[in-house]
Amino acid sequence: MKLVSPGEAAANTNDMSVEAGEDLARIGEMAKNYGVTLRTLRFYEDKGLLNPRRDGSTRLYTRRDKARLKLILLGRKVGFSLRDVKQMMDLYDPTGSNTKQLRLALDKSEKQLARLQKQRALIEDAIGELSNSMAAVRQMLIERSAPQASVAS
Amino acid sequence: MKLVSPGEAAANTNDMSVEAGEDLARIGEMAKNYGVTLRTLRFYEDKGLLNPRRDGSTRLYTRRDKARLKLILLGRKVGFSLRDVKQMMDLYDPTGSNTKQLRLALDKSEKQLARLQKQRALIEDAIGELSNSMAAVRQMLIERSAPQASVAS
DNA sequence: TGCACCCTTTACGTTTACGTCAATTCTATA
DNA sequence: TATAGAATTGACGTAAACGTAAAGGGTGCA
Repeated sequence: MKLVSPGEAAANTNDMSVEAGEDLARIGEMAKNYGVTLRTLRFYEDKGLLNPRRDGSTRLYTRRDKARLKLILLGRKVGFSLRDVKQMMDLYDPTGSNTKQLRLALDKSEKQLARLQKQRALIEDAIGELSNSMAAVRQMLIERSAPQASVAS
Repeated sequence: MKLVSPGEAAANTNDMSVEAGEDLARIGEMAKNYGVTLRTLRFYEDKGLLNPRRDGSTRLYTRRDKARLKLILLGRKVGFSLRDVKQMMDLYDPTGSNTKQLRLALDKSEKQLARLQKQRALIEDAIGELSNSMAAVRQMLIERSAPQASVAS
């Protein structure tokens, strides 16, 4: 039922390929190269973020898939949801100027930046409160460990 | 089926009460006073974090419950899980020195502080990356909006 | 008495990004 | 040929902290 083995596919120029050296990768290699799990790659595909080509049932990731994965990972790093990432990616049009895509990305980025800054503020607040509490707890421990000289200089 | 009405319970000194002015609160008042929902209070109780007294089926929160709720909210603010909060609270013993409780709290606090600092670092990293990307996107938008004078001084 | 409120319990739903089997198939290699 | 190493799909599980009905009791007041 198989037309071309993975080895052949990697070695040959595929009929439908855009160019010659397509250096396709299978899922295991992708996972290793980008520090994600197989499950993650399949999940991203399921969510419409990736669309690897197939050799029978085996996924083959092209340069384009790799670029998309990089974008996904960047997006996640800066805190975008996968939905956001997909929404932005879906606007990509290799033939146009992508102005709409860029504007959307910028808009989402501004909002995300605001969220991040608010989060940072919250975390710093929490750090402050926690440090305070810790000081108080330490003080209580000291008092409990040395209750004999309570008014010593 | 009811022994004492809420009004009476709030106005009277209950037999089992520790002291006189117990000023009990019902769940709605608690929610309002501490900015949480009814669901949240019931949820905390379900998780063993609160133990309000009952008048029939109506919850009555004592001073002690209010103190515990404050602690819970502080804990959540600094990022502890409810499990952590419970674990620390469960060690509370009004008759002892609570050294174990304090040590546990301090230990958990140190770890939480470390987590918070790591999170802050991650967020700052994300802010940096996002700002970079935004600058790049803005640049692309400029180039696309004014492609006529590409080499102008 | 009829409405407006407050309270109760039970229990399923939500969110996000995967983890973790399970059952199978395919392939290369010793 | 036996075995180990990839790959596949499918589908339930997980975490946390509640949200959101649904269905009902009880109380005061105009």
